Amino acid sequence: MPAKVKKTNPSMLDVARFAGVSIATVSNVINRPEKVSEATAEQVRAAIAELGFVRNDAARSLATGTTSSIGMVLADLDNSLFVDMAHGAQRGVDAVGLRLLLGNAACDLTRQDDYLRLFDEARVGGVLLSPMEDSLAGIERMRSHGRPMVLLNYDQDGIDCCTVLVDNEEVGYLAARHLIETGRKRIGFVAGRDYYQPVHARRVGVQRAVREAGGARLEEIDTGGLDFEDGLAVARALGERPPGQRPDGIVAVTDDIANGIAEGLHTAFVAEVPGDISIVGCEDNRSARSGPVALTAVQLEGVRMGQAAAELLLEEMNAPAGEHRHRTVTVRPGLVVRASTAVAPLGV
Amino acid sequence: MPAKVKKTNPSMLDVARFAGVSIATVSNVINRPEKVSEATAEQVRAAIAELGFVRNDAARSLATGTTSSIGMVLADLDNSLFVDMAHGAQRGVDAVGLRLLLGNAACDLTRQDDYLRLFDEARVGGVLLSPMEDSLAGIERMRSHGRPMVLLNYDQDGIDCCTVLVDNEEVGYLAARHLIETGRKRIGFVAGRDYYQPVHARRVGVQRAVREAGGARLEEIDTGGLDFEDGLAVARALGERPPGQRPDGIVAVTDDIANGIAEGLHTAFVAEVPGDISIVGCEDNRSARSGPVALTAVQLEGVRMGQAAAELLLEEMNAPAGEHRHRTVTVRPGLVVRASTAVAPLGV
DNA sequence: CACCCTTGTTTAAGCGCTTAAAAGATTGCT
DNA sequence: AGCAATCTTTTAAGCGCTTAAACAAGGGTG
Repeated sequence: MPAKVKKTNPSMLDVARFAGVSIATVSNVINRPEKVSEATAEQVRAAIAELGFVRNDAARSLATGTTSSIGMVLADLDNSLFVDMAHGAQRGVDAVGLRLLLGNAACDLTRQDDYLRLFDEARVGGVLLSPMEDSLAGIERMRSHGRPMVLLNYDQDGIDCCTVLVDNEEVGYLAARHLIETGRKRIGFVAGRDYYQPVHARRVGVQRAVREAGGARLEEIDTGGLDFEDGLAVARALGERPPGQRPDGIVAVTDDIANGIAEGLHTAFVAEVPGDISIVGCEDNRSARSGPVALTAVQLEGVRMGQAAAELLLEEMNAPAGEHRHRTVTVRPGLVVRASTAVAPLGV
Repeated sequence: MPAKVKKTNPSMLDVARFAGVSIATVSNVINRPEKVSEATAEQVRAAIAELGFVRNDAARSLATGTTSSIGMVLADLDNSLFVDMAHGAQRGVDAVGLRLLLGNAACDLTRQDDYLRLFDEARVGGVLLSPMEDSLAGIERMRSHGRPMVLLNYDQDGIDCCTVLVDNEEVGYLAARHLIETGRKRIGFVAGRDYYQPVHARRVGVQRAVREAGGARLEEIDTGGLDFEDGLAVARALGERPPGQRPDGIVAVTDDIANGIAEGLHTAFVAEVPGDISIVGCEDNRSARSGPVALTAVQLEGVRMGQAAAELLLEEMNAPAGEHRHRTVTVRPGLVVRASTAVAPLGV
């Protein structure tokens, strides 16, 4: 239908010619309007509108050596923790007029690396990364190129980077304390083996809460993995015990496990949640909705993590060369009470 | 700590000098290695590694006039429909080696516009947009600049763009038919007024299903809005009727309403879900987890929408100038059965 | 009225890369 | 040895923008 085939977008030169001024004037109209008389500015604006001119950002950033965007690579957008982080980062970055570009690694290390490379090549102002495990190579490459970067939720020694962490021990502590405060006495901590660092920290927190409380007992139940199915398996195992031998409050190290347990207990009529057994998750992941009950959970405060990360990044970006000192910010988690926990029935 | 302050990243020229070759050779090593003898290539690669050279994408895309990324602007990442779309788009775009950059408008029209402008200035190969309402201005600006773009989930006349839609009438139809097939007779359709196009289409689908089925009755219940609270209000209203006067199957036009109803019925002990009343949502939004029961829902197939959109976009990008004809692809929704619906108890 | 400010506009030199075309090396063949 | 054909490398001209510096044209001043 369009008879006129736009070969290529109009350039500043086209605008300049059309408006009868020089190219520098066009640039000034766009970037430093105060340097231009209102009359010419008006003409130039008219030309821009008429021609549908759009500034070529590649040329601009080549000429200036700057970009106005920062890149964020997320491990998995299906996990609401990362979406929250993106929100927080957005907020922190908006405040100074930068734009946040998102790349979803979708649990694929190669893709994470691709995005890092992309942002590196695009010379973004800085990079926010919530790395998957084993991301050291990519992280170090980025670092060695001198690009500002801050890591989210990656607790590993020897990384030369600002980092935002959540206090995972506190996560476990809050979860267990909530159960104890609502009258639960036999606390179960359900988790996989501790090869994964946050699991270990949460365990320590749970142990501390139980110890502090005095009256309660702790049973640690190990699963193979961290998924819904592992929770189902735990529920099955629990079903084979006499009711008195079961925990009356469970801290599940992931929301998926928690939902699995709730589902398993429910469908096999093993126990009522929260009547017989209260369950607390440890992530407050919005997307975990496979369970039959709204989950009480300790929430990782992704938004605050993202915002803190953005602030650290800006700090690094603005530090005079060589002046920057890496920091680690630890965000405190918070408890969100929903339907999967309740005060223990008297005398049970 | 680092004594040497990297002023600026090394350029191709630095690499060339270091390797003792010309800059064109470096470029060739990177882009057309077959044109270079293995010996020099090796030297150049060594120099690249040694200097930590990273190709400046701005310069590259300025020189070539191309980019390898396409931009996607999402209305709201908190809504899993859009996350799914991103997944689908990723898949479609990966297939041809392009990179997907995401911008989250987070329900803010200004931000959506900012991202569109950003991608426009970055001369991305194309744009995928799931527009919020009233996005015409932004869409048309983009169009007039000749940038390939496809719209997701935006059913509006007069937009000169490829579009991917979901068959919303089918959404309503599937939801209602499921209720009827599981023995429900008194179907309630809960929705706000039809100013919002998908609401209307879903209503039509529900009506059709009820009509076709013969034995069932339809009651249309209007809410002010489309949120959780509106669902709660409906539950309250239902609670004031005698049980026999209530629907035994409800199609809620959004998941939020559905969850609100389920929650309201549950906490006020009005009725059992799904025992007394089955409830179906119309989005299958992963993030809607406020309800007490896992929701049966018609799923909008965001992944397929995203992938279809990517394919349409590639089609437009590859079409010889002026040859492209806009198309609309309609994706069929699918039913996902969970705990909020069940076969009606006999004799009820 | 020669001089210095302002204010507004243009000139021109890049930014770091790609790429067609030119130039050099090598090789094979007569 | 001489020459064409082939392979490898370099030269050089941009891509579209920014920006320091040069220039022009009016005013005040003294």
